[in-house]
Amino acid sequence: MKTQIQQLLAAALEALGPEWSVPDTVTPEVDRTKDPAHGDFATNIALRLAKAAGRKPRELAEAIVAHIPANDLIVRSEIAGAGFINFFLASTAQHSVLLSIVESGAAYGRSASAGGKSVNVEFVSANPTGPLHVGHGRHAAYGASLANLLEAVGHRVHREYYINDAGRQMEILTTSVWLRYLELGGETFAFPSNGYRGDYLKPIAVDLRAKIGDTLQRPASAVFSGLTPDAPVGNEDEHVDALIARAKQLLGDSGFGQIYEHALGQMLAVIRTDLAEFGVTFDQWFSERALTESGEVERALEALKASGNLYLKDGAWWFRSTAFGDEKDRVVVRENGQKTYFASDIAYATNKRKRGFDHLLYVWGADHHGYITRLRASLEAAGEPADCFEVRLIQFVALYRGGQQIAMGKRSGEFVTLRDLRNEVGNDATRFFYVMRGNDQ
RNA sequence: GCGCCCGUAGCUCAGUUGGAUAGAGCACCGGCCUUCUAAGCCGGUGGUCGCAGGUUCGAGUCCUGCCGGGCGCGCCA
Repeated sequence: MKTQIQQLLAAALEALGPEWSVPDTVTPEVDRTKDPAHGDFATNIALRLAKAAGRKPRELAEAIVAHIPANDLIVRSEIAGAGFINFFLASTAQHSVLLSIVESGAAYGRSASAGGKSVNVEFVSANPTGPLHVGHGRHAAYGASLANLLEAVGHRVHREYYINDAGRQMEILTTSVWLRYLELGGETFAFPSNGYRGDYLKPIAVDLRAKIGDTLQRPASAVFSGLTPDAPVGNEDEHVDALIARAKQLLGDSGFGQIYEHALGQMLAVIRTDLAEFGVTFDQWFSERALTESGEVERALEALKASGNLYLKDGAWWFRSTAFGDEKDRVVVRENGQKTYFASDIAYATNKRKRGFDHLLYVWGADHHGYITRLRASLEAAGEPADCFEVRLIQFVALYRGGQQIAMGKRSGEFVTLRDLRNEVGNDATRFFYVMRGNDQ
């Protein structure tokens, strides 16, 4: 409807002739009116062109209206306000929309207008160390809706979840599950303050015991003897790291790995089910560990090194992100030889491009805004175009009960799970409320 | 201190990319039952769009500077 009116206006402008000195390159803006008294559609074209034409807006508007070709769409045109042209449509023209809705069925509103890029939309990607909370819910609702919309305008969309299944957090999870397992076997001890203390690990420990019996049972005395003390006496980080080392020592790599796989699998199952019930599904669950084990992280760093974008300083390898607009260079390999999380991110981003995606869309929490520039920089350093990379930042969730904001956060130890929220207010209401608000301001 | 984001009704938020008289829900005020969800329906009050300039036919929307708030500034993830 809009484009039809635009065509009529373009024809009218052309018919005006050179004495009006109206540029014929502009496409007239046509908008729906708010007030029915202003007709169905309106254009500001006379206001925009008045200066170039050297005429008063209303005068120009009169001339445009007089030159609109005969048609069966518009029954009446009015000039209003400073120089708006209001169009009143024939009722048959309005009703024709209904026909097209019925004829198109589920395809109504869909188009190929965006040009059919292949878009990778990565969202949620919560660490598999705990259940999803209301913050993840917002990411899920937003990302899923965004993906649906991109698809509806003709893109090929690939929905992806990045699993952070490598690194220290997973080792803490593994150790935490093992400690719950030890408790089930009758051991008693103080649970580490930096471990995952939530009750959600207890059923996972029960399952583990059902699977392997007490083959990995060890006495608490052997587990905790001689460790650096936990907070508040000692340091909680050092304590939990010592505990991880002890677990590996007592269980061996295979025993530790057995619990690791079990914990990861169970946590992912919980997350996957939660999201599926929420109506959010993914085409691919991408493993960070697989990326590391395949040597792809190493290769990505080698490529950067080869192009002169890495350098050695203070025993660490740095990525020269300042060459691409970052405020400082970033470490990719630490002095202790450990690759940083950022190194995996670089490999993952380039991996997405190698898989053939035209556009990489990331949905991140607002606290990650500092990472946008450096990750884009890594793609540019790898020879990729900067505009293939896009991040949508999602604001934090504020939840109210009875007019009072519910305190949340790791520090308070109090967080509402997505599952609890869905159970209390309903699946559809939850999703609707997430999406009805602006999310990415 | 530097960077990014935000500031719209008492509260939570929309505001169609610069258009005509700035909206909704809740709260508040008034009216409607008294045999099924009044946990409802109808109406109303309520605004210096943080402040001050600027851009132009026109600014909640764009630009600049202040004020206030959030987040980020690690060889953490």
